[in-house]
Amino acid sequence: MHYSIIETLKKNQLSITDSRKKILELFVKARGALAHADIEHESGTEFDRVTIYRTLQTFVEKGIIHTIPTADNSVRYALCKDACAGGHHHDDHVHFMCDDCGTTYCLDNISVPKLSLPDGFSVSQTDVVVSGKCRKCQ
Amino acid sequence: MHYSIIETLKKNQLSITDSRKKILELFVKARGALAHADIEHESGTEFDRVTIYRTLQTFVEKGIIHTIPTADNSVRYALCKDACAGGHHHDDHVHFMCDDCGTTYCLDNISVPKLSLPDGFSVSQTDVVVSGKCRKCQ
DNA sequence: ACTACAATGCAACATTGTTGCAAAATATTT
DNA sequence: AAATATTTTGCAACAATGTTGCATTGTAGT
Repeated sequence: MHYSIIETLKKNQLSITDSRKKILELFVKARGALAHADIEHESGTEFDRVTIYRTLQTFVEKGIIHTIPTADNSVRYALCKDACAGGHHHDDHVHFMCDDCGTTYCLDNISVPKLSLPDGFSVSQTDVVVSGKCRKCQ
Repeated sequence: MHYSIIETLKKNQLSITDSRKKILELFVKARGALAHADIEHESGTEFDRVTIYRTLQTFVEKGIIHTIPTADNSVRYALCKDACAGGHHHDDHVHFMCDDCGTTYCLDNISVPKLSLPDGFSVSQTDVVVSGKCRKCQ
């Protein structure tokens, strides 16, 4: 799959900076989801901690990445599909988090079943978080 | 519904202390889920912050309460059903978090549909987090 | 009431996240 | 291509959240 980092930034009207290029590159390369700490670690001392926070925030606002709710309430991020662009997320897919290695996957192919809620509740988003063991940790 | 605080503590082989009684009482009374900050706030200066952390931890270990994954990755806790007792959680129910007021509900009556995952993934727990507007905030 | 054990409070620390502002980098205009 | 306007960055300081060790206090069992 082709994924142009510069184009993605331009498409979202973001100026092209070193940190944005590098952090977006990490997401494109990453197999699973990334936590703030992962990014801080993998990018070395290259960027300030605050810059990473702000970059992640910007990417979320623009719909480039989305946050993943996890069973242990650690904050993780993953690339959005194109459909998310424009600040409106359409992330009704299933997330899987491995109990052993902690790797988090987006299972894009599995759709979230629609639930009928009690009267008076309206739904804006449905997240499904599955915990268990991934392929490697069986 | 009858819920004896002292009995619950005894059943879980916990010694009866002021903080445990008070915090468990807050959960029993609470309509929705509670965050650490809620408890710290509602119990005033009665208990040390550290005691609250440790009490919550103990309750989770014993299966008295469970953590709720939320879309904004804030840590919340709610009472478990009896089935959870003994440290093994069976919380495959749906959680709802209001985008407006932040109140979090356990929708015990709605069961989580079983999903078929790709080969090589085994499931230990499935959490469903629905965001939207609750009755009061419509 | 005495003893053994467990829980609490305090202090200190670690981690995580936020805000204001000057300096630097990027984008835009001429 | 240079000058200007705008955005982003890094730093510092701070706030919130969570953790650990240890002496003191409270609870449970005899």
